[in-house]
Amino acid sequence: MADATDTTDPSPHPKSRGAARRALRRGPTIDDVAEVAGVSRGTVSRVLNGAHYVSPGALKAVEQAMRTTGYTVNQSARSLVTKQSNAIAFVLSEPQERLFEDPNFSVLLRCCTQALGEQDFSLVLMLESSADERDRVLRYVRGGHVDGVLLISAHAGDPFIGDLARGVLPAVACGRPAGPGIPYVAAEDRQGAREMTQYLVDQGRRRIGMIACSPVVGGPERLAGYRDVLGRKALKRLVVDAADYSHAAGVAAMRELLAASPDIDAVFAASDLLAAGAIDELRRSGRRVPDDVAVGGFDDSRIARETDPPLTTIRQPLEQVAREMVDVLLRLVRREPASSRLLPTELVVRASA
Amino acid sequence: MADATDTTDPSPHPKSRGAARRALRRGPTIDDVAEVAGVSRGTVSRVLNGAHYVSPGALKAVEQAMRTTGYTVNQSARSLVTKQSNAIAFVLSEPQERLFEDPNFSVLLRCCTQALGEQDFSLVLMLESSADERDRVLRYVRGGHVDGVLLISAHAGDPFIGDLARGVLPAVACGRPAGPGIPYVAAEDRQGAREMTQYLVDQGRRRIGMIACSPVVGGPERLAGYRDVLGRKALKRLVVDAADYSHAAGVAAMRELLAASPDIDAVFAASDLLAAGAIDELRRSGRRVPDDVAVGGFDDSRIARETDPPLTTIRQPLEQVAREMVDVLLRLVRREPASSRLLPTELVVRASA
DNA sequence: CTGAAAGCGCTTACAG
DNA sequence: CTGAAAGCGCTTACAG
Repeated sequence: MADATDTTDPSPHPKSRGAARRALRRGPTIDDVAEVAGVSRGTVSRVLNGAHYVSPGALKAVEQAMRTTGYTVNQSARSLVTKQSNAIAFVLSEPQERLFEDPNFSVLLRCCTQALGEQDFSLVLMLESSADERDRVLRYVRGGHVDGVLLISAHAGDPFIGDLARGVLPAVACGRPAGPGIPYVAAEDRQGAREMTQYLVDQGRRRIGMIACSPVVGGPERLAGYRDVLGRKALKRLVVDAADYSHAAGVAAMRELLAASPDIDAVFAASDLLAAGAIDELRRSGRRVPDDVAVGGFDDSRIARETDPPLTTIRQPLEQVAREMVDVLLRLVRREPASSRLLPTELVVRASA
Repeated sequence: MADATDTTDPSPHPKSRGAARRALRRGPTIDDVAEVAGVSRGTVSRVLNGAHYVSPGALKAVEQAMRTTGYTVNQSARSLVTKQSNAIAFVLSEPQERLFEDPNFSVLLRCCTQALGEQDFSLVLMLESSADERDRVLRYVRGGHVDGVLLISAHAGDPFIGDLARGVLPAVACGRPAGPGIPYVAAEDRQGAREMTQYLVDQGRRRIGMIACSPVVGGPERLAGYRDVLGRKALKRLVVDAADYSHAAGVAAMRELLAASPDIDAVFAASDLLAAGAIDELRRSGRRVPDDVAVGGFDDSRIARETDPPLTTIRQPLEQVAREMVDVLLRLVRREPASSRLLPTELVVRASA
């Protein structure tokens, strides 16, 4: 009645469902597997979900049948009953262009995708800059499409965070967010900044400037670490606050610093990208790095190896940050307890300082 | 019987479904909306799907009810019957670290996400390097989780492409893939390369080298464009083939070129990242850019503005490539005809040549 | 234009 | 350990 190439099912008889369905576009169903294995679909389902309470014989038959039919579970049907999607939203807020151009972000995205994949979760990427997009994200997240949210934002204090904190869904942020209530994973920014500053001091540098970036997540902590070491000695005119972690901002900040303190002999930039801009500007001003001015960065991102000279910086264990974010989030999804984590940094000495 | 805080439904009576369900975790359903609006759920569904064959009165009532209940459609239930997921897989093959560090890739990912979002499609990011991951991707894609695939690969000739070409799902590739059968969107690489080479010639350069990159998508075309202009004059020792589009490869290639042809007075690199590496190596060798050696890149990615001096390059309209990829794919998903597209490039003159 | 009914493919108590 | 049954929330012919 229904041959292999016929995609319509003219038969209303419930008994011929299996055969007819096999002819449809979306491969075999659990019923087909059950039929082939000679068991009920309940048993197949049990095999699918951990094989508890299944006899060895049935297990073998079902596994064999799954292979011969090429069965693959229909996630929509499963989600409909379990109310779990096995998907996670990776939400980027605010100025995405900026975020996307940050090498750190790429690492985060790649490692989260990978860690999630290993647990059979998929990552759906969502942007959230315009009001429209924000709405869409909120609807999506609330609509049960995902089981949890990974929150990546450059700026602290995103309003979206508040909505999530209200307990709609499990969420974890990258970096300490402004609002409380959301667990986060971050590097020990303050301690790392202290270490770099101390290193510059130990190298005999006397006038150590800082290119800070307080509007960005992690920025305030890095500035605090610098002040921890230099205390009163950190004159106001030695610190300039960049608007973001970009190369251009680094160039501008360095120019400002040089104008205010031409006798500066070291500068600690709150990110590698900022440091790269600073190096370019220093060279343009006729100064040698590190001979005249030492430059320290923060992140140890890819570009730390591409500056000329290569950058002395503080390594942030971003791969680990990503893995831990996924770990915390998945625990929360499983209703297990989990809380914020702080990861240690490490000084990496190269040629710039 | 079931109060607002009670999440179990002790009532087996079908008539009390609405009230009990409203107390469950996943918000209101189509039945709740129907009840509030005083219509059948079929009517609500029709409103959801374009509001055809719905009277103005019913429409108004349903819209109102959706608002008061805060209704949001359950995509799993919908997918189960429509067999559409409204999701697209963005699949990255092979060496992801490399791809992720490419600024071009970020643009592509960002713009695809955005274009997809505007059509209410979501993007799920998938990596495909290990055999395990490849399996996972294949299962996922075949399992009906997504309606189509955006294929991004550095290397041409990925085996995965073959599987897709076999008609499992609509797919479109970025850049001309090795295998036929998959539509693609790409920049006019060859023409762009011709333009750059001709520009260098017009600037009076005599010994124009090339840092090619034939293993990478787009690479062969760019080399061909260079040869189109220089023909026989392009001596073998003026061309070196880099392994990938990385900064490190650019440094290495430039060193090689300099060793073979110390009198070189221009170099065309097949990507901006390669060009950035070349500039660093030229400076290290004591040569001035562009005075001694002019350098041209390809892409006009972010880093073209960050090199010192800023890079003269060929602009690839990547935002448009992304949008067109999404357009082609979505047409295919809707079973509309669509085929490959080639987008024009543009010479951008800055200071390096 | 609208309602009642069937069905999408799965999971999960409930009996046995 | 296993089967039969109910139900997840939606869409889609089918009558009216």
